[in-house]
Amino acid sequence: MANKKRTTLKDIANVLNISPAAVSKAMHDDSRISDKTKKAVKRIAKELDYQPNHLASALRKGKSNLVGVIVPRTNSNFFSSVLEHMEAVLNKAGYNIIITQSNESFDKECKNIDTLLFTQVDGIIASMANETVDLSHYEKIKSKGIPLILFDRGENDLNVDYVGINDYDSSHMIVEHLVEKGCKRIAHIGGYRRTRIFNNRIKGYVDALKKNDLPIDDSLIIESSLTLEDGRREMERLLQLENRPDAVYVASDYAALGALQILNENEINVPETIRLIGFGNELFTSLVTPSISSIEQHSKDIGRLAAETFLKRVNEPELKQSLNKIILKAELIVRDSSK
Amino acid sequence: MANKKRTTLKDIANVLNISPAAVSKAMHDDSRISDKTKKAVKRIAKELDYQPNHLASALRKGKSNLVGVIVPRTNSNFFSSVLEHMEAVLNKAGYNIIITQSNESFDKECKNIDTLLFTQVDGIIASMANETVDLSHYEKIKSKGIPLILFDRGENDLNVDYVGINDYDSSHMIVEHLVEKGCKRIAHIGGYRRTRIFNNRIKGYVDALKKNDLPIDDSLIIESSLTLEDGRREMERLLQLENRPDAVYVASDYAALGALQILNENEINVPETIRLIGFGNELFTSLVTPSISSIEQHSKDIGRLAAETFLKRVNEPELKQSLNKIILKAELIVRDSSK
DNA sequence: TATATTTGCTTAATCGATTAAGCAAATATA
DNA sequence: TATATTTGCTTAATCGATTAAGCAAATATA
Repeated sequence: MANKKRTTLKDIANVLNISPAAVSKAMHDDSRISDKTKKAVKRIAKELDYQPNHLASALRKGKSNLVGVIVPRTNSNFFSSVLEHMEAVLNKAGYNIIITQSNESFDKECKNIDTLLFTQVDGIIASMANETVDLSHYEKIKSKGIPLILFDRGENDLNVDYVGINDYDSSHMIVEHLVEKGCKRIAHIGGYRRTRIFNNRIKGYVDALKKNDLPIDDSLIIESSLTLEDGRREMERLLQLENRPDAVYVASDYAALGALQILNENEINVPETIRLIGFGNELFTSLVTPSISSIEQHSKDIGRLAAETFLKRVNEPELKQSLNKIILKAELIVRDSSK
Repeated sequence: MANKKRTTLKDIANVLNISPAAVSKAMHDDSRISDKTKKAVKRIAKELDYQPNHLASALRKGKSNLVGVIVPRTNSNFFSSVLEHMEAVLNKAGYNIIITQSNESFDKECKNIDTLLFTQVDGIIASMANETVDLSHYEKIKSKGIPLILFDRGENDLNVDYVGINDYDSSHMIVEHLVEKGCKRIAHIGGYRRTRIFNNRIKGYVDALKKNDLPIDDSLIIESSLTLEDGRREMERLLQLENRPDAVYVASDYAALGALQILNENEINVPETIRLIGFGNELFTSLVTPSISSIEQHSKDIGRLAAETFLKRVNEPELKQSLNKIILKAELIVRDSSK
């Protein structure tokens, strides 16, 4: 149990009677060190179980090889899959990631940013909390010259790298699909317009209606936080309308599930009477009855691309001027709720 | 965008014409520094937006104030909730956490451990992957003298601190509940006995049957990896038995869901014909039809207690001898599948 | 008044790894 | 053979913060 001291470069140097500087260079295969010395150093390093002191090299090099990640929550298929694939890419490049959760809270998000800056991460990859409107904390990251990459929930105003899906087009796909099925009154339970992605979904929805010569009815367009409870409440409101919708497009699977619960409780046939489509392709959408049609956001690609964008920023600083905005095409998964 | 240099203690020292050592002490409220100097230092620190260089102090103090966490996956209510509450406690104590996922893979788990040791975390809090049998990687952590705390998926052989629920008792609760409902042939789709918690669930199940004078039927006891697919396959096998069970206790919600799908597909009434109980109280258990009875594992408490156990290890090293094993009582949430 | 103690700082070393600068020996080139 | 270049290392400084040791001035005590 005794906490033995770690082996240092100096220990290796002492064994071989050379300087620590030579050992350091040997470990990094410096061309000015002889093969004989390199071999000897590596042999002793292995013998003494040498593990480089990451803190010391990080301090000296001014680089921690840590990347901070902020997600609204890990408890979702989308974010956990993004994290998994992001980590794979970054690990391969020698980076470790520190994952933090904002729990959709603006305060927690600010604290997370402070924490990550304090830990001296080399970059931050984030998806914004629903609550976030004030961007000054993100500006702080930018002003420190630390690479910032946003994914999924981004903000145009911040003017930073971004990876996400095409929300505008996704709304089009959904509306087209519903129109094909004969729907004429399509409601939209959306997020708040101040969040870019939700604004784009609303705009896509409105434009797609126009394109299909369907009237725009403001009573069918709702903004909310998109929790399960919001879905229940707003679906109830829609059912109280004189002229009920024949389809509901919900901008989040959680809210869609709430809506479905209300429809089931009121014994309204889905999809026969009202068709329902969610967003995010969460695991449960395929498990509930009826299963919910939803939009797959390509979490693997988003995770991978966000990581690669960060690596580009770090490894090719000459690209500093340009902005990387990567917009992926989403995929509509049709299930029982809209068949 | 220019990457301005960070403010250092030396910068503050220069402004005030005192030594960096005095500044360091002033920032830490050393009793040998005058109030006047402390105030001046703190004023200038704020003015220059001083942020301590965490790497430097960590190197000097031999302490990173980072805690590594390994979970099989974040994409589950249980683990994400554990993480959230663990983080809250550790943040309050000045620690940040690095979350890693093993994805239930032994190889990934070994890599995670290496990564965390490399990052020089002050401790590791882990829940083991299903695959893990060889414990040498965990022994490595112990041999370095770094505190190791296991939660949920632990191992007796490792002889380290542990926080989890009483799996043995949980099985009793489940069996008692089913017996009360009149069940006579209760099957158990469990995990592998080599994992402590699954072994305990099996033992609890067997002993509870004995206690209620029910016969032990080996064809009703199944070991598996407890994925959704395992649940489907094993439920199908149970249905092919000449003498079908009238209840199935599944040691994981995912496998329970698979079992439920098979029951629904075969139009077997749940709970009338076969009652079903899962384990873990995942979100979806309350969402599917019929909703699945399950065991709530008190993730909040587990997260909090694991963090507190780590803090105890660090702050009270004189306790080094004793072992902390915290076993919580779980709760059975009765839903439609067993009513 | 003479000595002891306390106060408030400074000096210098340290945590390990890295790197610029430099030097002697070996080798290449004219 | 005389000079230039390369090779293979060493020396010393550095990244910032911390801390043991120490010193002078201020204050307390005898």
